[in-house]
Amino acid sequence: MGITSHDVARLAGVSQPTVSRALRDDPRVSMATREKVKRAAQALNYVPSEAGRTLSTRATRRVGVIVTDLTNPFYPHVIAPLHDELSSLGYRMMLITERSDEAVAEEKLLDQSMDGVVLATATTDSRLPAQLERRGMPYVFLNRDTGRAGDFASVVDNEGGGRLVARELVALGHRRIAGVFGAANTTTGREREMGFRLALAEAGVGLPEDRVVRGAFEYDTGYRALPVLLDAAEAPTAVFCGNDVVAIGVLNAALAAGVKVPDDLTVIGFDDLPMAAWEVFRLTTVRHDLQELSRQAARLLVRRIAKEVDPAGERLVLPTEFVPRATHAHAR
Amino acid sequence: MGITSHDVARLAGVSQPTVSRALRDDPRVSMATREKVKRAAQALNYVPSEAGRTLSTRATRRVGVIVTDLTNPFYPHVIAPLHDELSSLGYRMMLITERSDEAVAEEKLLDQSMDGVVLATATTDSRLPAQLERRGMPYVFLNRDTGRAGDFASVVDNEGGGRLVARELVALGHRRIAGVFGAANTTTGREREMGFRLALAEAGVGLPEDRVVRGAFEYDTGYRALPVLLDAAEAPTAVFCGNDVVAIGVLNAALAAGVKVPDDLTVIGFDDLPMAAWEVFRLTTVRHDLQELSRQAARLLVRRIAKEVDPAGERLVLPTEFVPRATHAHAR
DNA sequence: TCATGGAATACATACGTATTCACAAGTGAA
DNA sequence: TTCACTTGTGAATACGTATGTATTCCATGA
Repeated sequence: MGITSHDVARLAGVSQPTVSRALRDDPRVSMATREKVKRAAQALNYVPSEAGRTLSTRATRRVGVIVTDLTNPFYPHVIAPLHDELSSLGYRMMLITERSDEAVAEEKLLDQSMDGVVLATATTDSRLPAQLERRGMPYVFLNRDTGRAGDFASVVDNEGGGRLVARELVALGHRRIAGVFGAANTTTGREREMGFRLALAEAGVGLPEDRVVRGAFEYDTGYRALPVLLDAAEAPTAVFCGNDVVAIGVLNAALAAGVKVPDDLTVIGFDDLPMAAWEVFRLTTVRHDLQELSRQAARLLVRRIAKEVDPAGERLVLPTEFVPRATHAHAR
Repeated sequence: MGITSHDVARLAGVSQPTVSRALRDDPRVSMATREKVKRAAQALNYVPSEAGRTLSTRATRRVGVIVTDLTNPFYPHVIAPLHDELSSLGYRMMLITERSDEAVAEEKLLDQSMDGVVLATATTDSRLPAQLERRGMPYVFLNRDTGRAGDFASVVDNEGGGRLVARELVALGHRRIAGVFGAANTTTGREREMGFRLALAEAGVGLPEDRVVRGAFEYDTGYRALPVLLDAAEAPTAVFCGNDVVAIGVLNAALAAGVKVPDDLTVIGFDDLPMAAWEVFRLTTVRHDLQELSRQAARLLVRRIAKEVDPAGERLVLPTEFVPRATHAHAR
């Protein structure tokens, strides 16, 4: 069935090691032999076996990417550039979408079937990083990290982004403000909330608990949050959402409830997904470079695999920018 | 670094082959030894090396999934259930997103690094299937196929779906009808168009070329198609779109152009993505079971890998259903 | 007592590549 | 002519697991 380097060697009239060297352009093999071997390989349609190479070199040129929910519109925009960057660095991508840490770690990550791992949906209480650490498996965080020192992570200036939004809302005259923040066990959720709260506090604007909702970064979180917020003692005139997907949930709920955006309610997102620019939304949001975020993570992981990395950890932080569109207005 | 079965063998006081057999519960190993080995493996945190196993068994328990554009909202809804079904069948997923066939085939698919391939974005003119065939690499089509006999494919009754839409539009009194169909080199594009055209013809309704646009199954295709269609000699009162993503492009373009849906224009999609049900769209569309489509493909591939498959090809076709929401109305 | 057969385990080896080391042939200098 | 050195290639082996075959041990029956 499979053609091996031995078959090529036989046809070319050389030894198997020479085939191995010739095809990788090892300078120790003479030009003449190299050509001869390559012609033989070509003739046989030889493709080196990945398994054999892996066993011999102890490198798989494969990287795992862990994501909880792929159908969340956010992740494809992370995974696509991640794939492309990894690919151009000579690595392939194994996609792993799992709910629970444990099974993944034992079965799939520790059997030496990949050289490293990208954690795209880490929570601060996950035990996975520690397990990877213990096994010496290189890994990096993408978008979210643990918030602890020593992480290798490609992240966004979430706190700065939260501040940006708070200042804009205050400048627009909003005082009854609400937040639909991300889950408390994610750094993205916590940091955006933190920056937002700090900047509000600096401006002397309060954020009472009945105008705060927290939940997963999902459509439903936003969709279900709006009615709750409208029920608050003092209904908000503006809502800052943990990310665009949540904001889109809020916008849809607003439409269902007959709440006019931005006249009755200002809605702000975070991420600036392509979808946010769609006519039906024209969502005012906070932009960061999602592609670069992913590419950076890929490069960081590859450097970590090569051990060309600061042992004390590296945290690459991308800046944010306020993107005004059509879902914000002055407070009435 | 890595713990091997030899280490376990030494600790347990048995030979390496006995470790291999004991851990896989080979009945030839006595209960007592099995327990002893398992305790030793546990103590050393032993995880069998994937590469060694692959080399020895010639099976990788890995499957490749090829998709062109992951950021297209359609694909995540295919890939997520595909991943889960493959996972429950004991296979892992390698994600490959490439534009051009050739490089992929040579480098990544034929090096024995996976047991099979799912083609999710095949075009009718792709040379990839033939290459896979020649190498004896098992593969199945998902959603799209080549339309030729002998395919192994999990697909939707596209023609039937197209017919459903045509009949509904005609019943609603529409006579000036338009189509934004998928690319001509995809079976999904062709078959939906074919069914639609046939049913229109049966009803004596024409579909002139200036009310037809074809393009990739992308948002932009729909967004850019609407102005073109509105420029037709007789502007349409209804548009059938190749899929939901295209329809959503049309809906956004309609909003931008001030065209009221459904009063001025009826818009129909295909797929019934979760997004289609969002309040901002409430898209009337054609539903099929996207999850089952993916699961079926996974199971079919696994059967093909195990050679438990009809050598003449197997084409699993899922039914469609019309889903009336809020983007259709009677013709004025 | 010894051959027979079954159970349990060990030995040897295959899988395909890459690498270390040894070796042969050729080159140039002393 | 000999020696040191370079260049090019092959032999042997490592990588970690699984499997076909041989071996050992023990119980059984004549």
